[in-house]
Amino acid sequence: MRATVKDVARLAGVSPKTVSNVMNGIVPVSGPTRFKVEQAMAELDYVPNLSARGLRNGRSGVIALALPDLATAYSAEITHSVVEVAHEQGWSVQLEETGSDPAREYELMSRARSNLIDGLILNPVVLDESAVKVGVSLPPVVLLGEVSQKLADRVWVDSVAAARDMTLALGRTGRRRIAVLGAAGRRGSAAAVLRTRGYQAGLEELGIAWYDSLIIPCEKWSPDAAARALSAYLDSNPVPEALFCFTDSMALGALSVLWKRGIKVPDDVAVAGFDDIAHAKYAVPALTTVSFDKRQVASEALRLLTERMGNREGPQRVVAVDYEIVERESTGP
Amino acid sequence: MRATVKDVARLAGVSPKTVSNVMNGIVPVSGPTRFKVEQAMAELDYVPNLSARGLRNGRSGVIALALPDLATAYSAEITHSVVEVAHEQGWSVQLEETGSDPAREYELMSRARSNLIDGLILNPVVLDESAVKVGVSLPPVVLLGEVSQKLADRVWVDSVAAARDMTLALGRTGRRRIAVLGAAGRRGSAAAVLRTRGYQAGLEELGIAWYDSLIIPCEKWSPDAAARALSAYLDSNPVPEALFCFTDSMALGALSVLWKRGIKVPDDVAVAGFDDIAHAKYAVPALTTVSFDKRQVASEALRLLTERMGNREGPQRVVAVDYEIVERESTGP
DNA sequence: TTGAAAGCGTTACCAA
DNA sequence: TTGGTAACGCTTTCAA
Repeated sequence: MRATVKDVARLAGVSPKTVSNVMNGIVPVSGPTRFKVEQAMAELDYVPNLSARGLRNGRSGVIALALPDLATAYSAEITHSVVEVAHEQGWSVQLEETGSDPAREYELMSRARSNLIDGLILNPVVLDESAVKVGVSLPPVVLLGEVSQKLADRVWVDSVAAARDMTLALGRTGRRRIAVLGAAGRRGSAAAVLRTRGYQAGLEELGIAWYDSLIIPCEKWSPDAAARALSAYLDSNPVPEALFCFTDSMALGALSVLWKRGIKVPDDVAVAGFDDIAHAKYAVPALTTVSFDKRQVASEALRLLTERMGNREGPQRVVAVDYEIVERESTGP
Repeated sequence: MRATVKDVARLAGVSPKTVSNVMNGIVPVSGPTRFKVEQAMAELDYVPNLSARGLRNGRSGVIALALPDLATAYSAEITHSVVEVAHEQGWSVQLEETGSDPAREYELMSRARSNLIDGLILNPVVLDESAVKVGVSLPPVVLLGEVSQKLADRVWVDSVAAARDMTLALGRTGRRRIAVLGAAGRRGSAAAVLRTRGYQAGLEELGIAWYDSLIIPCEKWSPDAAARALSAYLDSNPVPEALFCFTDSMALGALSVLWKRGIKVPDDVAVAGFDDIAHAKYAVPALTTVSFDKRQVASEALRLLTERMGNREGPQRVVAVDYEIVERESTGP
């Protein structure tokens, strides 16, 4: 049987409250008393029961992080940063996968109300604010990414500006026929829509016309799907002069396809990505991409979340994290 | 204020116990009563308090997954599988990062006793059984990977056999000077030691002598570290005929270095990895590697863990998950 | 099948 | 500075 505060109190010859005071260190405790209690805790190998503490305090010290697909390198880097920053601030992180399933996204927002979670960092894909029942009290939520939602704070990289800048960078190398991989077709994810919009803005600034034939849709943003989509495209279209992939994962799939077909990068086609995952720098050739600090994303998200826990009523806030176009070999010397 | 069982009971005109019975569905409840209760729950937007339930039941429904470095693609794939399988079985997953820090590994094993976690899946790097205090009651723990430990069940891929088989596969392509990247120097991780041992066994079987000059140590198993280590090596050594990298991440870093130096893969040197991460198939050239089913790793780990929760006393069990050498372009046609 | 009451381990209030 | 006591929300005996 595990020792409880009562056991510690009994052994130390004090009251449970005093033991609690020693642990939490807010109410002052005299030196000798503290010593007795600490010795008793050590002797009994006392470990506090977090369920009881959570019940009593109304806070569990746990936040949830929910991402659409945990298997991607991008998810790994975000997860790493969130867990690291959260740990520094004394939070534990519960991980959830939404599979870009709207039902799962809503379910999480309500499950968070089960009081095992004090807040939620959610990277939604489809979350539609109209579908969130008004009147239902939501837990503190911070959104990650492009999906906008009146009810929650948000941290993102300005996808429109970044995609425009990348398009401009590609144009600056003299390429005109710039294709995009992962673009929003009839309807796509918010990220696809915004990055496509940025691409369009970039084209306009370059004075290049928009051609539907340079828009390559891609269902999933994975290397597999990207490789299939690009292969199918190249079977019936000429090679574009540049290829802007909406994620690095897709770009890696694309590089593989191009290499297998003997299409030289960057000589025949320049390739760019988005996210600057760890492997981008070691792609063959090294991948030009939109880079941003994942740790900053994590710490801003956590800051918004904890502030929101303190003040549920304040106005919605949106934080844009800085990005940078990193030009590597894949877009030419 | 959030509704509790009492509120639901009052509105439905029943006792709290009946509400509990409706929720848990073990004790039978009459149709009309159940209906009344369900209606009351819906009306009050009732969500059970998991802290209270956890306190009462002594189980939280949460398991922890602890990995050395969450930022890697390998971690992402394991995490994805564990979260998926756990979710199917009704578990939540709390994520922890150990940074291959022994102190953190021990801390986790005791923190798990804080009753917010019913069990722990831990991928240790250095965990030394001699350092685990005897007599301290550990939570149910399943180890992931090569580190062996008498006190806990374990799931792994037989690294010795897999590394031997990979070495044989490389030898079969006619290459004799087979280097390894990530090898255990004076002292290394268990994974490094076992894979090096497998490599040695493979060499013996091939009738190839061991040369220290073909052992390339690498501090961290990341593409960065691998690129640096290989670059330094190539500055003062001839190009080997084959390069067996102890993870795919390292292999991707290696491919990049080789490409930058104009060393052709697989013509000048064959390259192989370990783990078969999603990007391996799309490396340039596609990477030969040791492949295994991450989902199977996850489900075996969860099976052992839940069985261990039921029976804390049974004998230690070790499950080896099948692997397969997948030969792709990086080791020749 | 349902109800009343006790108790899980912790912390906060109020007294001393 | 310290101690007693109540309460957090749930489930589970035991009785009806």
